[in-house]
Amino acid sequence: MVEQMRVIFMGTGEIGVPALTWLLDSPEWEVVAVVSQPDKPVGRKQELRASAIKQLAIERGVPVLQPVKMRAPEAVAEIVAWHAEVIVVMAYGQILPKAVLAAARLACLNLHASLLPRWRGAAPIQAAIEAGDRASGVTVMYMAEGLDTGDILLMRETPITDTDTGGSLHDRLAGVAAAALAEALPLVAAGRAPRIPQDEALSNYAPKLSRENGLIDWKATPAQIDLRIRAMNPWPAAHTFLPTPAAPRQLKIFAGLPQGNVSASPGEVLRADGQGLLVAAQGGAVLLTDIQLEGKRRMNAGEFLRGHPIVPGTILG
RNA sequence: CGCGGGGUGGAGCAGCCUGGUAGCUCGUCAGGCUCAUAACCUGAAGGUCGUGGGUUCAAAUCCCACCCCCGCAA
Repeated sequence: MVEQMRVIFMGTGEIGVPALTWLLDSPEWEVVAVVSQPDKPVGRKQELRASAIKQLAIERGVPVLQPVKMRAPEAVAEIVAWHAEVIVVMAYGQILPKAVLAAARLACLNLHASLLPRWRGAAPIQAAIEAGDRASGVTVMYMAEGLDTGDILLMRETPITDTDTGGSLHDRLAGVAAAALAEALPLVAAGRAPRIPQDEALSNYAPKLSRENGLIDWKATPAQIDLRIRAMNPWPAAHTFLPTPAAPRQLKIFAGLPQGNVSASPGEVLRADGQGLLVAAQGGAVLLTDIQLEGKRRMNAGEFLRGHPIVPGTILG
């Protein structure tokens, strides 16, 4: 029996679950510890909930560390004490101090959900869709001090389709990440892993999203609006505002179909029927089919209109 | 006690403030009409108004408690 290589997995987001699962199932690697962000109050009732990563680790009987600040000397010391060969990080949510990057004997690797150097940063998946990229993927890289600037070990691509959403691409990339990790680790173990510097000239950033990033600009083209709707689905969700006698109410939009030549004021409702809500944009219109009014549940446009009639001529935005 | 919206036939909503026979848009079923349509016309079935208590001659509506759902706050 070959001795197992010791690995520490650091992650918080669900996107890392398949990769961690692969590690846990791998006979060559022993996950000695899992590091995840402290449990945070979540949901309407502000109940404390453990991350999916932490839950998985507990199920498999792996020790879990949840330092509030990775920079703290005690946290670093704890990591070092595990004497890991490799540290794997995916969607952890904290910047790691240099001492942690150096704590693994062979490599400290990051799995990033984009084809680096394109889309460094916090929201690469949404950014790739909204920009109209034809492909995305997962990059396995050596962690460096900068944000997603380390040398590349390998990349695995997946095409972005016309119907992909932030959610669907996220789920697909989670699987790609596990596969990429499975290819990368044997190379690392054998000391044959490539190390390719990133081309700074091609790099760009995908900043952390806030709710405002989902606001639809009806002066954009239907195609641009469609990209934004799909990129932001399911979070933070594209939205506009529906005027009401009281105050404008937020209307989230989860799906829409871009339409051709129409000429009307941006945001004007041109038609509202069982097919959806047809809203004018720049040089065309978008047929909204899957929407959610503030305070209500998500429903298709036909259902929505039965209870909330909207007359053509209404201006959204 | 983080802030807010809501629970009314199968779906989405109105009615509640100013108690007095349960309403709208759909769906379903039956029939009719059209070359045709997300069509149109006629008729029908289908509701303990979230639960429990209270006030009242009378409660979907007012009061109290509880349960559940949802939006914001990653």
